[in-house]
Formats: sequence, structure tokens, C-alpha cells
Amino acid sequence: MQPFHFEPSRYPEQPGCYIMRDGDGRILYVGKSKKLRSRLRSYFYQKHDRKRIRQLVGEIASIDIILVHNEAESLMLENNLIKLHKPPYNRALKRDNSGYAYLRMTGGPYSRLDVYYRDRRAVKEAPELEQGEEEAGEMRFGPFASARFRNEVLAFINDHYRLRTCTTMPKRVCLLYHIGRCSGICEGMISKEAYQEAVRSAASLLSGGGAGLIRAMEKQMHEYAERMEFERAADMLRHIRILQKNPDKQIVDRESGNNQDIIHFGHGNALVGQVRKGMLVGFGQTAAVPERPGEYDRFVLKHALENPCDEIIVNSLDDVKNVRSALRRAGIRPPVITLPKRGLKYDLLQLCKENLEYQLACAAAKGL
DNA sequence: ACGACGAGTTAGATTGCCGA
DNA sequence: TCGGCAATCTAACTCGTCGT
Repeated sequence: MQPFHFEPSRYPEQPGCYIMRDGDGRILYVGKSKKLRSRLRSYFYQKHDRKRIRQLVGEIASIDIILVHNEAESLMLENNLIKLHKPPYNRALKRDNSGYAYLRMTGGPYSRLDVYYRDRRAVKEAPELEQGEEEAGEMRFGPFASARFRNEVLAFINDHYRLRTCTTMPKRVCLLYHIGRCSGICEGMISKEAYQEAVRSAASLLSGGGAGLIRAMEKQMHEYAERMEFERAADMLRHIRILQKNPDKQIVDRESGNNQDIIHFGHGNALVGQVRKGMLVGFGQTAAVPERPGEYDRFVLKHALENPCDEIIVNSLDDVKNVRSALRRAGIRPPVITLPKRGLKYDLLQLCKENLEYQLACAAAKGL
């Protein structure tokens, strides 16, 4: 096999994920970077004493790029891609219970807050299953890109609201009750109503995120300081600082159940992005679509016939009603078709647009 | 015996920086 | 912009403890 020729100028200094493939198109490695070009350069221009990397570099036949808006998105996207494809050279993040987790408030009268890892395999292997054993009244918050930060929030909430942390309810109160860190719901030391109220408050603080959480943590920090617990106060301050930096808003991984296809038309081409169960799982290859009336509608119609999904998000169509009725005539329950002008779906379209333009620029450079 | 958990360690991944 | 080195960060691993 011809060794892969790396041309730095082909790769942008933007955040994104890179997917390395071998000669047969198999995915060897998925990585992410704030600056794709610099990161990729380090594979090809650095001497690597690690055998694995030398071997990986030797097998690379092509590198696909998925551009994202910020580091948070690249982290989440990389995590999703690794869980889905299990590339042989990825060691980190490959285990299903690794990577970015959520906090989950379990349902029922004795809710507890725990760490929840979403099973990303379900998206690929059993798309119709999923949902699974989700308990009624269960709520999820996240995902959290930093495990340390997530654990700090978890500990803070449990402490602050004195929620139970035991996996199985004991018959008698445990040590945590005696040191004031658990309300002792197991032995009825607190009424069910009062406990539920604490759970509701904790959940609302978590779902509000940002400002409210910071205020509560600041209050807690002052209490630690007053109690001379300076180490805990300093730790809390550190985490408040992290939260204040406002972890980038990310759109590639959301807690939403539906499957969406994102189609962006432009420059005589279309690019389709796929969101499965709220996770962006990648973009396809650009397809030529002439900029003539009716062509976009025809493309969407054909796409919907061949790829059933819940929703199609598209930047331009001539006649939405017509597309929907054509699908109905074909005996297909038509997906929701949206042409967003702002908000999350619009952001997804923008991401699709950027990737389309990048793919076209690459194709143009190759043609020269 | 077994699993859950936490502390400590290691190996690997990524970024920052610097000179050419 | 390239090429390389070093620092930093963290997932993964190891091991000991504890409760059931």
C-alpha cells in the first residue's frame, strides 16, 4: 500500500474530530482536537516511540474530518463515534461505561442522584430498543465533559439536599445520617413529602444549571469558610470557576429521543448529517444537486423514501406540503420537516453547512 | 467469594511552545 | 508554516479494603 501523504494545508486549524481509515475504509482511530491541523501534524512529523502509533500511522489510507463549533462538541462527538465504531487503535473511551456521563435523578418516592452512562451502542445495534428500562419520573442532567466536575456537582447536591446515596435502602439509618449528610429517609427520619421537596429543589437547581448552581455553590463555599473548612471551600471555589467559564454550549449530544437527518443545500450540492437518539453520529458524502426549482424537494423526497427518520431538518425547500403528501402517497408516514431560522436546529444546519463547504473545498483542492 | 468503591499509579492523548 | 520536544491532563489499570 502507498504510504499516506499528509498535506497540512488540507486540514483546518478549527476544532473537530478526525477519523482515520485504512485502505478498506475501516475506521482505525477516532480523535478530536481544538486545532485539527496541528494535531494531525503531530502524527506525521513527530518521531513516535510508541509502537502502536507507528503502526497506526503506517496503516492510514485516508482521514475524514468532521468540523464542530467548539471543544465541548468535539469531545462529545469523539466519544459518540468511538462508542459506535470501536476503532481498534482507540483505547480511551472505548468501554461503554466510560466517557461522558449524565447525572440521573431516579424516579419513585425515594429518589437518589447517581451517575448515569448512556449506552451509546444502542443507537447503532438496536435503534428500535433504547428507551428500555427508563424509570417513570426519572430525570437526567448533562452530559458532563469533566468527570471531576460532575462528581463535585453530585457530591454537592447530595450533601446539600441530604439525599440518600445507598443503592439498596437499608432497614436502619447508616453513618451518613449520623454525620448529617443523609436525611435518613430509610427509617422515616424525614417525611416522604419533605424528601420529595428536597428532590424537586435539587432537580430544579440541576436543570437550571449555570447561574443558580453557581449561587448555591457560592453559598456553600461561604459556609465551609465559616466552619474553617478552608480546603473544602477552596475546592468548591475551583469548581465554581470551572462552571463560570461556562462550558461551551454543545449541540452534538442531547437527551432527545428522535432520529433526525439534517440536509444542507448549497453550491450545487447537498450534505446529509445524521442525528440518532440525540447524538450526532456523522455526515455523509456531498451529493450534487442542481440549483433548480423542484430539485431540493426531489432530493428530500428520495432521501425520506430511502432513509426513514422522525424529522428532516433542511435549509431550503420549495413546497413542504407537496413533499409530505408525496410521501403519504408512497405509503410512508412522513417525517416532521423543519426549516429552522434560529435555535438548536438552525445550529445543526450551520454545522452541516460548514462541513459541506469544507468537503467541497477539499474536493476542489484535489481537482487542481 | 464476590462486587463496589476509592486511592494511587501508569500509559497514552493532547496541547503549548520554541526555533528554524 | 513546519518539525520537534516537553508539559499537562486523564482514562485505564492495579490493588487494597469493606460489606454482604
